[in-house]
Amino acid sequence: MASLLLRGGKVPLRCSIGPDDPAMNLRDLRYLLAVAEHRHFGKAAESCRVSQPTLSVQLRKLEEELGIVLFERNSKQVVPTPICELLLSHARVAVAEIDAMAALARSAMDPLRGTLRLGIIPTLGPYLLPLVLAPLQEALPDLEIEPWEDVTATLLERLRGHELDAALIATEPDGTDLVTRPLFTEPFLAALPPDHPLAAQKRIGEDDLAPDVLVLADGHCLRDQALAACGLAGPLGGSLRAASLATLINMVAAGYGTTLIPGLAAGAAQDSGIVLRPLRQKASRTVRIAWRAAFPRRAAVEAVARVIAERLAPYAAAAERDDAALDRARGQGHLARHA
Amino acid sequence: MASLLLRGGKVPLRCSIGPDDPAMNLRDLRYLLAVAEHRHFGKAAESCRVSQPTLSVQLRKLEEELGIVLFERNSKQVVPTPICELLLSHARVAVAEIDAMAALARSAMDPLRGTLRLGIIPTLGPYLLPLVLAPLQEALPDLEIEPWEDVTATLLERLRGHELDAALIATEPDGTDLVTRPLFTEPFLAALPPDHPLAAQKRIGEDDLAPDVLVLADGHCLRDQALAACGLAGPLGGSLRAASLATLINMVAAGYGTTLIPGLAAGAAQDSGIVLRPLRQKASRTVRIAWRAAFPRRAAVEAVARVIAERLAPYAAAAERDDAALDRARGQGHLARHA
DNA sequence: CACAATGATTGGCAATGCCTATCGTGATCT
DNA sequence: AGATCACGATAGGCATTGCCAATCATTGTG
Repeated sequence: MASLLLRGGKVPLRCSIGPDDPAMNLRDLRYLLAVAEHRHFGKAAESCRVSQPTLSVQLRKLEEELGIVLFERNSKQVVPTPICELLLSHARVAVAEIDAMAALARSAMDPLRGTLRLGIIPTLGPYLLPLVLAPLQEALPDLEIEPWEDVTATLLERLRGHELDAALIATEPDGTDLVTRPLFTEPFLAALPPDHPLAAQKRIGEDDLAPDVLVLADGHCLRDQALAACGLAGPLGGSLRAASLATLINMVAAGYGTTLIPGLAAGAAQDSGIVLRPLRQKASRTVRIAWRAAFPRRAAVEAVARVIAERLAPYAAAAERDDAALDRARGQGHLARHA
Repeated sequence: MASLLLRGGKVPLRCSIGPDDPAMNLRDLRYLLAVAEHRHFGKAAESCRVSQPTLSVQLRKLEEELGIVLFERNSKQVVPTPICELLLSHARVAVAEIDAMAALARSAMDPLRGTLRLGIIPTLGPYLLPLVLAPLQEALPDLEIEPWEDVTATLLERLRGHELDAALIATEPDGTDLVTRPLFTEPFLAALPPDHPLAAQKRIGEDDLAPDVLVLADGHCLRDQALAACGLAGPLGGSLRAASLATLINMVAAGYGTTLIPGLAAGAAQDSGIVLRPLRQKASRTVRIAWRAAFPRRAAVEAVARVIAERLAPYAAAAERDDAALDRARGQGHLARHA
């Protein structure tokens, strides 16, 4: 008990608890099982890759810790006591569980393995996911992407609450707990009914859309971005508030007004028979991937980010080309590009 | 790797196995569970009775061992990763099993607790057990006696095979692996049909029984002891071989012959209406308790032995008294006592 | 900006675990 | 019977581990 006073400070905490301190190292359990299996200290030691004295000593220690005799040693045989037999079944379960843990950990050790819960905003999901899921599957065969579609605020909430691992959004989140990486920039396009007066123009001025622009319901970032691009603080009195981009497009097709749609949705929009035109001031949004700064599988997020960015690169290049061609056709050269 | 060569002898064995050596101390699992439960290193450390740095370091070590991140540390919260959640359920089971082991061991630590498998020979069991089971139950309330009745050879075999913990026998077993302790000495009595010529004598000479002595079947030690007492090497031609002492007594009662019965069976014998007489040369057998020399619960065996010996002491004293009274009645004094 | 809270780091020390070498005791073989 | 073998126990030495106190670094708060 003199050791209690060896240190200057407080009495070590662990001395304040009861006398029962079953250290019960896991290693000892393996030794126990080995001896029970082989009924021979030497063979058991060999199977545990330790020397026989080590196993002898550790087993004796275990017996002293437990306060019971585990094996009856005899010059010709080593037999587990009945109590030991009872303990063995528990030990087997415990060791199996721990082996299962190790196996699980080993299989999960690769950050590019497992499930990645990926949030995505609704104005992006239906158009981006079909493009990138197959390449992701190919590039990261062991990574299962679990998409979750919701508006930005909800995604960020779930991200912060560890219900998502990453999210594809089109805004910069507040706070330092989340970090982002831009993936690609998506131009907005003017969407017009075929018989709209502006439909005759090759290129539409953002402000010209303001009078009859239709926007999404609250919560969609696209709503705010579209309004901002048109120079509006809020929707005009009679503006409709569509619940989804598909609805919005159908509204436009039906002649209720105009709108801005993100470039990736162009295909779907054109199918509905509306007219799409580039914007004069090249309003756009940047899609980013966001994750918690502390998220341990950063490598998985970055791999996903890389695949998406690569997959989207041709689209971005094509957009540039089309844009440039359009510019040249109008004889405006590069000046407008950087307005 | 230089450490491989530090020692003179062989390369340490444990270096020859694979690189995966998940030490995975049980302590670490408790730390893991504590942090997962409290979601706070300080509180978890307190609940584990260790300092916070210790827990921090050990947990980091565990993470490195497993190759995965177990918790996402954040300035305001500590959240288990999804992989960790999977591991936790396994860890909980493992720790519970080990706690169960410790509890089992603790409850079994008292050698006077649990089950004692006690063999007993058939010529003793039916007469001794009713006398001693109640006192044993009272003296050793936590010890459950599990009696097993069989002939000596079988008992010893089962004892050596760890199927019995101790045995009550009336011979000295061979070999050094078993040890015995004498409990009491039981006189033999002559058992005669009431109309037998010898029935008139107060005391019977052992040799006089030889002509028509009946004995038990092979394997019963009483058979050999009875024959020896009567000076016979084997049974006479017409001798019956009864399967049990009760049968033997009934044989005698029916007039088929005489026999020797052990003192404790006197009560049962008298009920069947036969005549019992003390023997002139005081043939007797000593009942012993036998157990494996290496049996760890020697204390339990000795406690049982003590209780039985004490319980039998009055009988032995009474036998001595009766004997002495008989001697005095015959005017032989003490001389015959030590013949 | 000082302060409190919290997890990470550091340095030193005792305990643990392992090894080799040796011993003690039965069993086995000339 | 004496030598030898098999096997578990013990002893001494050494590297590793685990723990603690003290301190640092970061972040949120009055």
